[in-house]
Amino acid sequence: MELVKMSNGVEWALHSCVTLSQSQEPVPAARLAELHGTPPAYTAKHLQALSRAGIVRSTAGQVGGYTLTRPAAAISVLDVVQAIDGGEPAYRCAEIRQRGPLGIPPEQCVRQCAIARTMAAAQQAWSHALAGVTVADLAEGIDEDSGGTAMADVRGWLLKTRG
Amino acid sequence: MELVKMSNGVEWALHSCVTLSQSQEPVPAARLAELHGTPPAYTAKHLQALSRAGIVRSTAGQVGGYTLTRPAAAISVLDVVQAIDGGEPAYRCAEIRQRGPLGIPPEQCVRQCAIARTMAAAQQAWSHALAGVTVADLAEGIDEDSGGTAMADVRGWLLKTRG
DNA sequence: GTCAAAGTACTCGGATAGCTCGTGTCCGAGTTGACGAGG
DNA sequence: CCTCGTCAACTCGGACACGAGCTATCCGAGTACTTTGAC
Repeated sequence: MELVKMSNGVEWALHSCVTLSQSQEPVPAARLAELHGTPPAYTAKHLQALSRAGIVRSTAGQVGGYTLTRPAAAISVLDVVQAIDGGEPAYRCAEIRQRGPLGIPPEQCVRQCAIARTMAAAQQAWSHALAGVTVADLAEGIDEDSGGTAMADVRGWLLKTRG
Repeated sequence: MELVKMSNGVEWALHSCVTLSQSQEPVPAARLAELHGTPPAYTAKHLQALSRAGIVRSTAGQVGGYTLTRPAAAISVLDVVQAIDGGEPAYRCAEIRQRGPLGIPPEQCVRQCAIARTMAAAQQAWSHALAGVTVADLAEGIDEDSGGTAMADVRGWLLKTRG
C-alpha cells in the first residue's frame, strides 16, 4: 500500500469531532450518524474508540451523548487517527537481516536497519503533518469552503433536532 | 490505523532490490528467498509486482532470474512501495459532505474537502520522504551498519551459490 | 403544595456475523542451455 | 570438426485456498428524566 488503505472510519470520526465542536451539549451517536448519512451502529463503534482514547466523553441517559473533552484547537488530526486505527506504526521490521544463511546475530543489531529507519522517518513526517492540524482548523476550513454557512447550518440543525 | 499496517511484502521487495543491486547477473526468485529466509512462492509473487512496475526485468531459462532495469541510485523507495502496495492514496474521501440532511450538491464541491486536503498533504510529506531515499542509499546504509562487510558478503554468497 | 419512589425512555458499551483484502501456495507456459547425431 | 535438431532443466507468470482485519449489526447494562402517589 501506499500506506496501505486507511480505515474508512477515520473520516467519520473526524467529521464527528468537527460536528461536536459546534455543540456545547451532548450529541447522541444516532444524531451524528443521521447528519453524516452513515450507519448508526458502526458510527457508534468509532465514537467508542474516541471515548477510550479520551478525546470525547460519553454521557448516558435521556439527554446524553458525546462531547469533546477539550477544546477543538487542542485536538489534532493525529490524535483522532491514532484513536481509530491504533498507535502502532504502519511498518514493522521483520528483521530479515537476522534470517537466512547470512543472518546477523541479534546482539549485533543494536540499531534498527536502514530500511526501517527510512520508513520510520517517512512515518514521522506523516505524523508531523497530521499533528499540525487541529479539529478547529478543519472546522474553519470546511466553513470557508462553504462560504461561511456550513458550521452555522450544523449548529442550527443540532438545535432543531434536539427537541 | 496509523496509516494502517503496511504490506509485509514491501520489506522483502526492498531487500530484494538491495540484493539485486549487488549482482550484474540475473538472480532467481528462489535464490533471493533463500538468502532472506522468506517463503519462495510468496517472494516470487512480489517480484512479479516489481516486474510489472518496470523496476526489475525477468529473464527466463536456465540461467534466468531478475535484474534491475536501471541503476540502484535511480530507484527510490517510493517506487518500490508503490509497486507492491499500489499507487492509490491511503485515504479516500467518502464525500460525507454530500450526504445527510445538510448534503451539499456535487456541483458545489469543486474542491476536495478540508479533511481530504489534510490527509493528502500528510501523504505527500510521507511520499516525499520515501522518494528522497534510493535503493543505493539503503545498500550503503546497510553496509555501514555492518562495518562494511554486508554487501561484500552478499556478493560472495551470490557467486558461491551460482554454480 | 412538596417530597419520594417507581417507571420509562433513552443513552452507551461490548459481544456477535459477514466480507474484502492480504498471505501463502501450487502448477502450467515459455525460454535457454546442453547434448547428441549427422554431414 | 562444424552444424543442426532434439531434449531436458530451469525460469517466470498467473490461477487457486486460507486467514486476519475491517465492516456492519444487534442486544444488554446503566442513567436521567418523568410521572404518579402519598403525606
